[in-house]
Amino acid sequence: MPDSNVQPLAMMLEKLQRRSTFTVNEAAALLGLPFRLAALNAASYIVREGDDPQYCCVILSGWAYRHKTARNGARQILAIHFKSELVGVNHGLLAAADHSIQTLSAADVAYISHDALLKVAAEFPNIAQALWRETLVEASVAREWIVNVGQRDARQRIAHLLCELVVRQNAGPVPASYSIDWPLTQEQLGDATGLTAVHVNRTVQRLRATGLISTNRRSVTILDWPALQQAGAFDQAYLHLPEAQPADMRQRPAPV
Amino acid sequence: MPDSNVQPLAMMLEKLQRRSTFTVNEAAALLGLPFRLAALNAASYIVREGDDPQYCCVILSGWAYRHKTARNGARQILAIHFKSELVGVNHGLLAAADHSIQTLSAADVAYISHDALLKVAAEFPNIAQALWRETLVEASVAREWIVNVGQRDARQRIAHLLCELVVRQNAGPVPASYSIDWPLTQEQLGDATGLTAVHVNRTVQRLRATGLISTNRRSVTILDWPALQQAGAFDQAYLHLPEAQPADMRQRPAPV
DNA sequence: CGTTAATTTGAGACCATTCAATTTCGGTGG
DNA sequence: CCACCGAAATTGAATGGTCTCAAATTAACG
Repeated sequence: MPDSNVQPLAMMLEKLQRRSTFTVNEAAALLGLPFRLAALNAASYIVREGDDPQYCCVILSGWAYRHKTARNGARQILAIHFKSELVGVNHGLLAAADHSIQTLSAADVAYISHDALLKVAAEFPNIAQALWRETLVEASVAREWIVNVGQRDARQRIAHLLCELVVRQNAGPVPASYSIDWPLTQEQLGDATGLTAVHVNRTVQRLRATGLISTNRRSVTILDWPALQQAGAFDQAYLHLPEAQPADMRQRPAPV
Repeated sequence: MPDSNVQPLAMMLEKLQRRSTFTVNEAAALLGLPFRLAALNAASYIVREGDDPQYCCVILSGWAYRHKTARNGARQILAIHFKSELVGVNHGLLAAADHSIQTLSAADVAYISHDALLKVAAEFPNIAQALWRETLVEASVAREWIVNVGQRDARQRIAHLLCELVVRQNAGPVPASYSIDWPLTQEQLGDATGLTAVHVNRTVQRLRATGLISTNRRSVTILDWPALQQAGAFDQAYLHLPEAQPADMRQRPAPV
């Protein structure tokens, strides 16, 4: 179990505060939500498509992803989530889950019942608005994913996804040379970008060969952040992060 | 101007009531929202990407669509909206619009200021929840679009989109032989499905040749609804409509 | 009835897929 | 600590769906 011993929901609050402001009472109400901790193995289901779960969940450590399986068995990954994010709220206001949520790596989570969350939201309109706002951002990200699979070629798609994950993991500017843990297999990367694992492999090789990134089985290192952003036609506006530091990030020189 | 002379917002309320229930006071508050009517030509912008509009808008007649332009100039259509739908609410809680909203045909709309809408939402938590729920459905639809462009071939993509629009336009079951006005050009249909106009053309021809639909410049007729659903691997669960009448729809025989 | 946008057609090129086999890496047990 | 195992990554070659680039035809509108 991670730093969650202190106050598991504190990191959730902090993340919400990037886009919303709360009074002391509101913050206390959020931190006071009842929760149940769980340590999940990799590939554990948090929500299964078709279910009607009674809880949502904060990711305390590890990665999770949303996905949906088409009739022909093809799987499409719809979003990727990590530490501090609250997932599955959507299923509180809608009957049947329209997609699955599953861990990508081993993960610690805190389950919160929809009842409790909606009660707090009803009591504090500003909290309801903050949660609504997060939903709007999720929708914005989903739209960008439509653009990604609909309009970009393999190289752009992969570069764009990499950029999104790097920016979302960094509150501040992206350091010149930056490594992130990377629990996605190339097959999963293909499921997220609408490509086959084989083609993902060849495309990642090209990204490496051109010096944009380096990879190993468990991590990805960004070697040329400006070039990667350009390769992915990446513009972080759709993430609706508070202070955009694009200038900051772009001016950082590539590492030697 | 359409039947809006009586009460333009009534059809919006009715649509919201498909997924939410309101007290008399809440309904009155929604109907009492101040609005400004406008008659828009085809291809008029309601919201432009990057703007920070102060209003959202109810479509009283006609079609509208959301879209985004990638760096290379390629346009991706993200959603299609028609009569009774409230669009652009997202821009009330987020600073800069992350996509554009534009009319597809001539349209009558009622503008509602975000201020007024958010005030009503703050006063009536149940209204806030209803609007939040609609946002969740929009996100669900966006996710299905990711699946559409990410996992399906041209024939499936087009059939699926057709199915979605047909179901969303019909509150109840889809009649055996059913025509809808169709303001989308094949180029726009391509922008919505991530295909070129040329390939859309060839694919639509195949759908016609196999007897699933017939088309002319301004309308589409569904000739074999069960077959069209199958061709698109369509399952309406993601639309989160109240009473699913899939059985009803599937049992209807194809017209002679 | 002319003008313009939209649809349609053809042929060639290309990006991505498929299928299959091989290699590498990381974890595991002895 | 090393050999082994299985999953993941990598490679090759052939196929195919979709794109590109024109050019021709059709339908809608004033």
